[in-house]
Amino acid sequence: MTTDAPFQLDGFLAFRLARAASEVSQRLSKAYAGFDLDVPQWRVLATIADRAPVTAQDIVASTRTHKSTISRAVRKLTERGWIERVRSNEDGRAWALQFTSKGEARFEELLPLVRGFEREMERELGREALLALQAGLDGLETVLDVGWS
Amino acid sequence: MTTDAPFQLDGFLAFRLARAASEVSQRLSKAYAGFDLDVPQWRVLATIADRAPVTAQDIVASTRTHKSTISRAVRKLTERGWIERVRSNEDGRAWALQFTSKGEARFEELLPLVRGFEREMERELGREALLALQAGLDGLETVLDVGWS
DNA sequence: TGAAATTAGTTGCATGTGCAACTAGATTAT
DNA sequence: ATAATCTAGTTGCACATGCAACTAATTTCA
Repeated sequence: MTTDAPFQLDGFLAFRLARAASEVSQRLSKAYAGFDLDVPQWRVLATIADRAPVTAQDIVASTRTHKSTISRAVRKLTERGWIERVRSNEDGRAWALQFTSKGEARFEELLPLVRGFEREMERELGREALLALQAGLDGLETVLDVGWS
Repeated sequence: MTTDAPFQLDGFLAFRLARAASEVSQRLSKAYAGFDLDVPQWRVLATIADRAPVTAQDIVASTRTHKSTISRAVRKLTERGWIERVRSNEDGRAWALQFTSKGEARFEELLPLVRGFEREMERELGREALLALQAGLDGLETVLDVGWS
């Protein structure tokens, strides 16, 4: 480059976020390798675990994942017998999603692994960096209006 | 869920990072819409701008993007006449990548838009959250060993 | 009420990605 | 020197994703 300071990809927030997110996500996926879950499926399960019964639309809204992606994740989990769908009483277009007993059992095997990963990452980060990261994400979520459902 | 505290996807670092990164990245892409660039192409350009001549392997290492993805981004940019490839003198397998004059001109149109986006995001975040986010990312990059090339 | 607009969810299509296998050049070790 | 190993980059393949168009159910409003 000639004009201005040389552009430093490494100092660029969007890039740092993307790289960190992809690295963390890749490592996390190793924690639940063997369960044959992809990220959207994991998000569906976690949302159901948090506040079943939910609709696909609820999951779309709270995870900001595209509705076609959620739709396909729901289909796979239904086919695998982890979750079941019941037509919503309030809205005949929507489906209420909840675990089957098999799905709940699998999720409870899975959860400690994921929690372990999170705790280990927090431990490695150390208290100070963890608090900074959380505060930074709080601010970012406010700016992006991507927050607490 | 029955055992343990309910799982809160919203409090989970890997998820918060992924969601924030994808949202920021999507907004940024609007800043350079019209240049018809995808993320890998942007990374190639930014790395070349920062320290040309570079090889594809340099870009792979510093951006942590898969080599096939970088290979295809390099091909597209070459076909579009933004960059050119010259066989490296030191290593006959590698190509030295650099801007064409057209590519350099385009990048210099592009750069202010991207810088503007970054500044605007930093302004909206505010000094305190920005510093926190940067400190958090510093820590995370150290833990992930994904740092300063 | 009933027509128009909205919303939940699905699916075909085009595109992007990672993986693994491959080519060709470089390096290492005997 | 030369065989074995390693590395840079490319490409076929399988798969995941976003978009847009679609169906069906709901809401709005005149």
